[in-house]
Amino acid sequence: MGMERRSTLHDVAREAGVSAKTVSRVVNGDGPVAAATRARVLAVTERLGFRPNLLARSIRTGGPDSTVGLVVPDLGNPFFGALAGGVEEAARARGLTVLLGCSGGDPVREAEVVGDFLARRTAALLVVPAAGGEALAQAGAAGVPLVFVDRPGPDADCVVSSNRAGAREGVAQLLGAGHRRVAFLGDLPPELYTRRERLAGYRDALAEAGVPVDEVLVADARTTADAADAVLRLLALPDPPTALFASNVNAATGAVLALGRAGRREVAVLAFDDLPLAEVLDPPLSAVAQAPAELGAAAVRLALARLDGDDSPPRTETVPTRLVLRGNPVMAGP
Amino acid sequence: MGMERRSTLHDVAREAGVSAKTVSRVVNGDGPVAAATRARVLAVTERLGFRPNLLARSIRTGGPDSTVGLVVPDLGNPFFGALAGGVEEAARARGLTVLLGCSGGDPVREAEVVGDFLARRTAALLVVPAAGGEALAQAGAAGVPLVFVDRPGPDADCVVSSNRAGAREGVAQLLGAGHRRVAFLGDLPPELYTRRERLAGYRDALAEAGVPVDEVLVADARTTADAADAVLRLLALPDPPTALFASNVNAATGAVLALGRAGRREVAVLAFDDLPLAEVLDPPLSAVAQAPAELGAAAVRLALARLDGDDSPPRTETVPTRLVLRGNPVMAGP
DNA sequence: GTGAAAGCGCTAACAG
DNA sequence: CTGTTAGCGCTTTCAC
Repeated sequence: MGMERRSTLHDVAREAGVSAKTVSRVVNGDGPVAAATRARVLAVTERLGFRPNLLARSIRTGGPDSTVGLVVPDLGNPFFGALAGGVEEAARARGLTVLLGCSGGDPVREAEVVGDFLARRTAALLVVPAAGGEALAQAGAAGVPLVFVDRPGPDADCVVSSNRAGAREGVAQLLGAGHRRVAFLGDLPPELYTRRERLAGYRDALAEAGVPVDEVLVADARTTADAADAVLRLLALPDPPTALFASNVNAATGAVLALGRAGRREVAVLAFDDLPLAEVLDPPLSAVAQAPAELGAAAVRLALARLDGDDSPPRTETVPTRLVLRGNPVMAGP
Repeated sequence: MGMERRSTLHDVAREAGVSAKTVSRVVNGDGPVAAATRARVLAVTERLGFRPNLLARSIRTGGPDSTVGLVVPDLGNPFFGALAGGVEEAARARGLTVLLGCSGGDPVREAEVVGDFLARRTAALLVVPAAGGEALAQAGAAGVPLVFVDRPGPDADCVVSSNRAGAREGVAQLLGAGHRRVAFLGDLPPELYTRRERLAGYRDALAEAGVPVDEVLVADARTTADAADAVLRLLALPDPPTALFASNVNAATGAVLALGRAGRREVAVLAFDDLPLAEVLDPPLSAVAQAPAELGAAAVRLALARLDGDDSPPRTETVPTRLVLRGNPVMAGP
């Protein structure tokens, strides 16, 4: 196909009858260049289809390359997809290119990917940590800013959703509407940071409202099927819940499924994390919506602040969630 | 924080009392090195936390860098997220790192991103084209393999879903179940390649079954709200459809919404593209499921084949769709 | 087995 | 305003 050798600065220089440095000046628009010379160089650049080799430039300038590395557990999950989109947009707006890696939730793969990114001299690293410790050590040794996203890592910068406050706000809405029996659905004990926080938020809301926590209403549900079963069990209780708080998407799906099948549409359902189809569901699903793209954008900003020399102690930035109410039982009570 | 200067090959060489070349040999495991020397070098490498600079290596070897560039319109869309995941996995399995860019569906941004990737000397380019022509020209001039994904570009390699055959199969299922009035929901005239193909598949199935196309049943629906309105209009027809074929996710959402609200759960709904919540919907949603991750993996394979010297004419690879049936109306007929 | 020299494509530092 | 020299971190070539 195309010419095999890409043209270089020197090719342009030779063709234009100037020195390499002059071409460099024109291309980078720094030093002073006579208008005529500039025009001639530009013409040759165009004709040869010359594009400066960014890798070579990076080598020479010695600083970090104009890339940021992003490591997520799994791009099949729309949450991480949207997060990656936010990172890409914020990065590109600042002239940075994104290197993408998936850890699959495996600390070993995570460490490998981070190692690879570091070897490419990324300017910064954004990681949704599977474990994180290793990544932190590697990045620290290399002097590269690292920001944990969605989940805090060990003693480092991070950007997270307001998991606890959001859950509290959601459950408070249910309580405010008059619900007194509000069940919790999620994996117990919660393994992920985010899940732990949401459970804590649930307890906060009950405590604030002076409603004692009934541990019978706190149900372990790891899968959609689990959650559906749990809901049926809860509904069969002598004093059943009138509202459900699902701490994640799987739990929410199971809850809606079970309620729909059982024809119990008077039960309120509120989930942490919004779904595109939430309002089409029957019963409709209220949600504590996260802002994954904003999470990514905030992480980029924080990393770049570090790059600009901000050396204050590690900080945690919290991106607010937003309560989205749908359906009568959630809004009007039992 | 960390030491500011990263250690280099020469640092290791000096500390180990050998030449740079020897360290290079050890690191790359190529030339012959005495066991004792290798051990000493390895120890120093470890102690200094040395990681060879991949950019410098790339410069020197002159070949393409070990990256592949991926350009998608929008990562907020779970389909493209999953596609990116498939690319990442396949790329990493072959020792390649992914550069990620979003075009936002804008040909200008697409060309910018492609230009940037080329300047980074990516080994290959995978593009879900907004326009594609410019990308093709750029990559062609640079001699870099380019594969269009999900939508064909102008006269080049591409990997697509079996949009037409999948739609045909789906509609044939409806017809086979006894439905004779099958409506089509989608943007008309279809702007995207994928949508056009799906409409063609719809017509194919009707033709094969000897059912004449009633253009009244072919409805323009660009948004969810559009689709819901269209469904209500169709149901009010003197001879209304008993089944709906939604050519995309938005159309499907609107259809389910309208049918649910109207209480018309006897109407069959089948969508192109599956949704995680499809079986929880009421009415449940049957689907022609795509395999976005496989699409991405196939694109990587095709690009690498080109890199390995395959110079046969441009070819189109088709990734099969899979029919997922849910709910009685779809399976048992009207 | 090992090393010295040269050079990938580019830019920093100094001339002129 | 423009050119020369040197060298980024690495690998290639060829010598020992």
